[in-house]
This record gives sequence, C-alpha cells and structure tokens, in this order.
Amino acid sequence: MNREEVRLTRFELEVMEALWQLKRASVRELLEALPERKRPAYTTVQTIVHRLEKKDAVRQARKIGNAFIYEPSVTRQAAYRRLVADFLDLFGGSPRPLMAHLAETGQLSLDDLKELEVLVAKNKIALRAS
Amino acid sequence: MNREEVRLTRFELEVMEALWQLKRASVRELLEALPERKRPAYTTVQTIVHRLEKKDAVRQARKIGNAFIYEPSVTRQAAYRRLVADFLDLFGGSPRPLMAHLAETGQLSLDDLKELEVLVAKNKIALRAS
DNA sequence: GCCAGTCTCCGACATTTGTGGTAGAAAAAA
DNA sequence: TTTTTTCTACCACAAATGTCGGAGACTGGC
Repeated sequence: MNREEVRLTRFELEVMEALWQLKRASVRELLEALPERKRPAYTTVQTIVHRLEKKDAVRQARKIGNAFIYEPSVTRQAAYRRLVADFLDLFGGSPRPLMAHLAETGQLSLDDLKELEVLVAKNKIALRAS
Repeated sequence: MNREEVRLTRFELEVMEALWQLKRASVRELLEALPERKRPAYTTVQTIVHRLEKKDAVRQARKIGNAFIYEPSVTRQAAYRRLVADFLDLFGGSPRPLMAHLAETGQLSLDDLKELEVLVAKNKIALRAS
C-alpha cells in the first residue's frame, strides 16, 4: 500500500535491527545492543533515533524515568522491501541480473537454488490460500 | 584479488555504464549517452568523470582536439562485484537471506530458478575447465 | 532537599553525493 | 587573424550521513 516506505541508511538499519529485536527500547539499550566493535557515542545513537523518528520509522512508546522508550513504526519486512527495491533499480529493477551475477560469481550453489524452489512453491500455495 | 575495488555511487555507475558500453568516450559523448530524461548539465557529468578518475575507475586515454577521451580502468564485473558485496553485507554477507526475501515477496519465479540452475551448472563446468 | 548521574535537545562539523556556474585556454570556423 | 565554440579547471552549494559535544532538565538515592 504505502508506496512511501522508509529508506534507511546503513547505520539506521543497524539501529532498527536492534529495535526490531528488542521490540521496544531506550537509546541506551539500543546503544548496548550494537556490536561493541563499532559502538558509537551515546549521542550518535540518539541522533540516529531522532532521524528515524523524523522518518516515521520509530515512535516514542512511553517514558520510563526521564528516558523515552521507542518502538518500531515499520516492519522489518517493509524496510527491507524498500532497500531491495532500491538496490534492484541499479540492475534495471528486476532481480534477474542480480541473480545472474551471483550465479556467475559462484555465490549461488545448486543446493541454494533447490531450497529456494521449495520456498517459492510453498509461497505460491500460501498466496493462493489467502 | 584486489580487495580495494572501487565503490561507485548511483550516478557514477550510470556514467560508467555508458563508458563500458562505448569503450572510450569524451565527456560530451557520455552526456549524450545518458537517458535524456535525466540528462544533467555538461559540467555535472564532467565532475562525475573527474571523481571517477580520482577513484581510478577511469583514465584519460588520449586527447582529441581539446577534449579528453576516457576509458574504463575497472571492469563492469569488478564494479558490480563490489556493489553486490557491499549490499550483501546488509544481509549478513551471504546471498541467502536476500534470495529468501526475493522468494518470499514473490519476485522470483520457479522459471527464474530453473534458468539459474542451468547457469550455475554451466558455470561449474567452466570453472573446472579453467 | 540536595547532588550525582542520566537524559534530552540542539547545534556543530567533516564527508559524500548530486548538481551546476564561471573563467580562461584551445581549437575550429569564418 | 578574429570570432565563436567547446573544453577543462575550479569553485560553490545544498542535502544526506556519520559523529559528537555541551547545556540544562529530571530523577533516584541519601
């Protein structure tokens, strides 16, 4: 429906990833949920959260003490849908050239493909049933 | 081998696309090769070419009149390899989650997968032969 | 009730990216 | 040779991104 799905940057995505995982969290919790190797300053995460809020990707759910608790406003699925669509645009919009690239560079095995077939088949049934 | 493959932006990629196509071209030729819908100013393309030069993605091959003729310094394959690798990082580095996403969102048909299998199989043979 | 600790708010700053104008050199046309 | 066209070299600039610091408000514990 909403053609205006959010477009997340790399780092925003990482923070969202943490939030999707935690369901709801404060800035501090998000900070601590980030892999410590690349854990930025508290305010950096805060800034990102603010930007996510402006993008309507997260919202303040409530407040505990003086800290806001945030929760996602978009589903992981929706965010990735946009991400993938944007990326596929670089390949002319269709997944085919990308798949071909992966196949050519040996990043796709026959086993992978077999499993995907099962998945697609299952999905087709699910769609029909809905 | 070269882990330092160029990282191209959207627009840089479009210009490169034109250059890969033409093999070698002047700024003006590149400009004219762009889909006219989104054809920017001459100097915009020029700036992009300069940046591509700084990134060692293109080089001046020679000069005709007062115009430089550029040619690619990187192959299309290499550029896309990097592009795809960076993107896959968002999915944990492996193509699997991405494929799964495509399958789930119905962007991959069984026919697509069949064709890919053929491709992968052919590729395997080619690799063995090399 | 006071103080240390924690938050939020706001502003700042360097880079990257997309976009293009201007000036002056060079070549091509007249 | 003079004029016109066409390039290149620079500079500029706004928006997006990744990164923080500082000031001041709030709270929880003593």
